[in-house]
Amino acid sequence: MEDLLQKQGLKRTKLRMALLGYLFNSKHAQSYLDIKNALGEQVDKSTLYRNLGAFEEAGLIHRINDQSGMAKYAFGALHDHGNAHAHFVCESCETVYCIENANSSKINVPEGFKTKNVQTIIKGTCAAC
Amino acid sequence: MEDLLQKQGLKRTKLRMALLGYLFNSKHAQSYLDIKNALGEQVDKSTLYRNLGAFEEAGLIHRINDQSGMAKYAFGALHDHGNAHAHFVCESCETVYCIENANSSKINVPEGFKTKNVQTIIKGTCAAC
DNA sequence: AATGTAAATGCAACTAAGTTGCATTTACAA
DNA sequence: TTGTAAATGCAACTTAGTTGCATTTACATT
Ligand SMILES: [Mn+2]
Ligand SMILES: [Mn+2]
Ligand SMILES: [Zn+2]
Ligand SMILES: [Zn+2]
Repeated sequence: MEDLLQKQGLKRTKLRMALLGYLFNSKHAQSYLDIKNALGEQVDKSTLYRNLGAFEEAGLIHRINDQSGMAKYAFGALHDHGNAHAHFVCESCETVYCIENANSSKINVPEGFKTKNVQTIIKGTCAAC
Repeated sequence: MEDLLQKQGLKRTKLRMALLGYLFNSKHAQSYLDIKNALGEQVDKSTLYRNLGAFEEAGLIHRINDQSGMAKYAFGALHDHGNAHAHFVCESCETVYCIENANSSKINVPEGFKTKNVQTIIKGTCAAC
C-alpha cells in the first residue's frame, strides 16, 4: 500500500497515506468534497488537488468526469492501460461506480481516425436505489 | 430552420437565429468561446448561455462534456431520444466530432442496476491531424 | 545522529466557466 | 397600436480548480 508511493517516487507524507488508503478502501468514486469530509476539514485544498493529480499521473488512481461539474476519483489506473472500464452514474443517489467488463464490443470510427481510448458513462439507477 | 424555434415556443431573436444557424452549419461541436468568437465579441455571456440551455432543453442541440472543462454544443438532440451517438475527442486538435453508428453493442451492468442511457467518449487522433 | 536538499505543504490570491437578480427592451399576439 | 410575457444586458456572484511563494518535511548522505 504505502510502498506504492515509494515505488512511484512519491514521498510518504501523512496526507498521501491517508488519501491513498481512503481511495483504496472506497467502494466507489469520491469527489474532492467527499475526500475532504472523510479526511478532515483541515486538509488543504491545494495539497489535496496536487496529490490527486500526482496520484493520477503516477497511475495509482483515475479520474472520472461524470458531468456533474465535479471530478471524482477512484483507486486503480485501468483507464490508461487499454483496459478501460465503464462508469455507472446513479441518477438518483449520484454515486459513481466503476464497472468492469461493461462493454465487450467494437467501436467504429471514420477513416483516418485513430482510437486511443474509449470512456463510457452509463446513466441509470443503481442497485441501492 | 427558424421555424424550429417557433415550433418550440422560442421567440425568434437575432441571436437565436444566428446561434442556431451557426450550430446547424458547424461540422463539429462548439464551445461557448468558439461561438462567441464566431458570432461576435459583443454577444452577452448570460444570454448566450441561457439560449444554449433553452435550445438544449427544447431538444434542438445537445451538450457534450469532453472532460476539457468546457462544455461543447452540437446541433441535434440524438442523445435524449435513445439514439445516443458517440463523441470523438481529438487529443491533438481538441476537436469534438459526433460519431454516428459507433455502436458498442452490449453493455453489462451488475444485478439491480438499470441502464437509462449510455454516453461514449472516444479519445484519439482525428483524420485532420 | 546531524545535515543538506529537493519535494511537499499551507496559505492567499487568482482564474475561468457558468449562474443569478434585476431593470430594460423586444417579439409577437390580440 | 398596444399589452405583456419572454428575452436581453449588465454586474455581481459562485465554485472547482490552479498558481506563486515562503515555510516545512521526508529521506538520502555523511
Ligand atoms: Mn473507474
Ligand atoms: Mn453529438
Ligand atoms: Zn443510487
Ligand atoms: Zn485533430
